[in-house]
Amino acid sequence: MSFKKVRDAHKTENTEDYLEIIADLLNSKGEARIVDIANHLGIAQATANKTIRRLQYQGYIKKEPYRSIFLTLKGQELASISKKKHIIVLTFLKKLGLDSKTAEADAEGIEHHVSDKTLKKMEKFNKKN
Amino acid sequence: MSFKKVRDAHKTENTEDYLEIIADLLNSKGEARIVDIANHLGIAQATANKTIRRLQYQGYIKKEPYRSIFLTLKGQELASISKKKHIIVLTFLKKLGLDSKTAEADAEGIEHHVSDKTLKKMEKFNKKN
DNA sequence: TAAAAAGTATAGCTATGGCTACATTATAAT
DNA sequence: ATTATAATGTAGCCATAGCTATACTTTTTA
Repeated sequence: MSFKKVRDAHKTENTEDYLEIIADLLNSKGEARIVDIANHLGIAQATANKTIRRLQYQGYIKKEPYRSIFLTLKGQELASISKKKHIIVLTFLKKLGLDSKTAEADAEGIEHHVSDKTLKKMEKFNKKN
Repeated sequence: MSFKKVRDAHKTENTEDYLEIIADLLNSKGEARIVDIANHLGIAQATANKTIRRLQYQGYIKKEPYRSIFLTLKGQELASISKKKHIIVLTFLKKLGLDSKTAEADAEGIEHHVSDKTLKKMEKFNKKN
């Protein structure tokens, strides 16, 4: 029953991670390059390249060959939602008493599987603590 | 950095779901059949069949053609760990104030991405509330 | 017991995300 | 300006998890 939802989450999970990273890179460096994404994720550049191609034809990003990456409106929106979720979950885990490193690591995995209802409860908890 | 861990979790995630379901079926019905697993997961029987074949050559289960499924020791151990995690996360989400349905759905996705440290914190929270 | 139904298995397809090896283009350095 | 290096791109491989269609057993039922 719930498993379908989990599978659906998995489909967008990688996409969300990429968009979050791209948004962060655009903010910090002013540009997002494949090599940086690959380094952030700890994967081969060729793998990042392939996924970037997918993100492009799925309409999340725009890029010219050998040039850096930009987010489309669709991409920006998803990046923004992902970022918000990430912060809520991360803060929540820290307030629960976890060290930054563990909180960061777990948030990465958890953020894609948290419903809006649960996010609300986490926010509530964050405010109270 | 943390992304590698998430990817590793994904590799075992499906395996853990299958083993948990098989263990549950063995407990409730006395036997685990492919058709039941497929129904539980909401996937085609052929897909379940294929994964069951993988679980077999990976040493988690034993089965004869057209017969029901049994867990090996290795399979039992992983099923047991998964079950424990599931209960902790599920209880935690309920104590956080979520309804059973949401808690169940989210636990399904979250349980595979929770470190031991976080589980400990959740248990602590569960006892206090 | 023979036929129908249910369950299981297999083949072959798609998409994803890993990888390495190699080709190409851009950028930096000499 | 040419060359070396870095970045990007492409090809081709593997494994996973979905699917449908079809074949084969097993079980049920008439």
